[in-house]
Amino acid sequence: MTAEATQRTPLSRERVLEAAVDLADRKGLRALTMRALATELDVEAMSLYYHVKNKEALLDGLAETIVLEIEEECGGLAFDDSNTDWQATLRERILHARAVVLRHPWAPRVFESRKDLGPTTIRYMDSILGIMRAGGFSWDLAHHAMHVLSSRALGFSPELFEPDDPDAANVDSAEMMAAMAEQLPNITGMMQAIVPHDPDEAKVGWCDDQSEFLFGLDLVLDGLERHRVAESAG
Amino acid sequence: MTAEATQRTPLSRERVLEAAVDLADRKGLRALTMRALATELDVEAMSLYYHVKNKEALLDGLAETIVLEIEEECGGLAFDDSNTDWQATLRERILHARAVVLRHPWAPRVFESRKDLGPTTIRYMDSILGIMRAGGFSWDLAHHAMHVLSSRALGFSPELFEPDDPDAANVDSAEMMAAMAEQLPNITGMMQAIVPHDPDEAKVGWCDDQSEFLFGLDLVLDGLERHRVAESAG
DNA sequence: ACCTGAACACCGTTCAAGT
DNA sequence: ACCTGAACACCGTTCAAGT
Repeated sequence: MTAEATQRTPLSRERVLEAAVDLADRKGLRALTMRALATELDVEAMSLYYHVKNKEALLDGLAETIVLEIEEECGGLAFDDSNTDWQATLRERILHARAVVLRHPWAPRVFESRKDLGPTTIRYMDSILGIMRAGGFSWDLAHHAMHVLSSRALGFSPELFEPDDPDAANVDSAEMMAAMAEQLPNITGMMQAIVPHDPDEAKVGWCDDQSEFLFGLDLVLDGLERHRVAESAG
Repeated sequence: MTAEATQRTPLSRERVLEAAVDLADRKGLRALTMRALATELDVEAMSLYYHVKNKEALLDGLAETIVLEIEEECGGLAFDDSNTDWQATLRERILHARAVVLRHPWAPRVFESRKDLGPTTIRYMDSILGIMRAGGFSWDLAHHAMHVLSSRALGFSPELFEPDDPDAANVDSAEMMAAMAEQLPNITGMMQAIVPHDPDEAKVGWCDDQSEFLFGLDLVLDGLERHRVAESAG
């Protein structure tokens, strides 16, 4: 083994992310510091900044990495378009996601701390919407459903549709929309179906926080009441 | 105005917590550092440690403070024992809690970061359980319900019943239980009803994470299916 | 192109010391 | 009893410099 062979392989964004996942798995999210990560990679802390813009970008990359792992666990994002049993399909998806999250208990916290989702996560959400649409959901119900599920399994950030920049809400330039519609047919469809809904007060972006909250709350309360009645009958 | 009159009032745990809430409200949780908080109180950072053990204890106090504010918003924890309309009662409670959380958007993050709940939070949970019991919930269903609601409104930490210390799970010393039963009749009752349930593998503490997850997931999926069918019919 | 050393502006916290 | 100064062991990050 020559000196050349011993010489460590150069860093790369992929290797940095890989080591970050590993470090978080082993020692927790708090232990994932730029300095500790560098040490793990036998490098000085400042070298990391060549491969990743800063710590926020590292965490963005981590979130995307986990979503990719979920996709693998699911065996891809494809699903039978003619299968109307959305419930079984979605349930399986979410349980796959949970299996991954159990391997990386820090993942939900990382998802929650991201302000906006990366392309991988958005594509994943689009496929979830696709499952619901194939199952017969209206755009409106699918939208509600995404909010209700946002706390579950994968941290679907409800902020997705609430850009900080008020201008970004009006990204309806024709070319842009066409390009998106190809890659993300379901998200695009949902946005178009929902935007004109009610240009009122409380809803600054696409979502009315309060009514989404009430939808989810009543869904849960109604479900519990049903269980209670079933118990009483039994 | 003499020099004495000008002299600032001495610090206290209450004043520290008050200032911490205010600072987090105004500048966000990230800006809430011991040093910045001290500056806000016209004091050196190290003075805070006389009134609060460390930053973790400060955050514990913050969580308790918010729960107290929720109690106030609800006009107390008392509820009509003979009122079987648990759904309306609980819904109102949760909406009050949400109103408070909207005033303190950082609160959920603080709740999530606490390992175990303080006495105020536990008392609040006990009263929620009381509402369910008055409405006819079995202990088992009430337990499931707490898990489902844990992501909603108030960050009921599901960890409550999963002590790190394995020994702590067996705190059944008669005196201890009796004292608890008085203050927290519902939580005590639930624990007694649930513990003997199934001393198997996956459930290390009182809760089986996986089955709680499935209960919540299916509750949500069933609710969505009901909405879909209603839509299709309409 | 890739990595480093030194430095800066921050953290939480301890501990001995002041009043 | 209550507060402080100095110090320690950490952070993330910039920037000029090395190969």
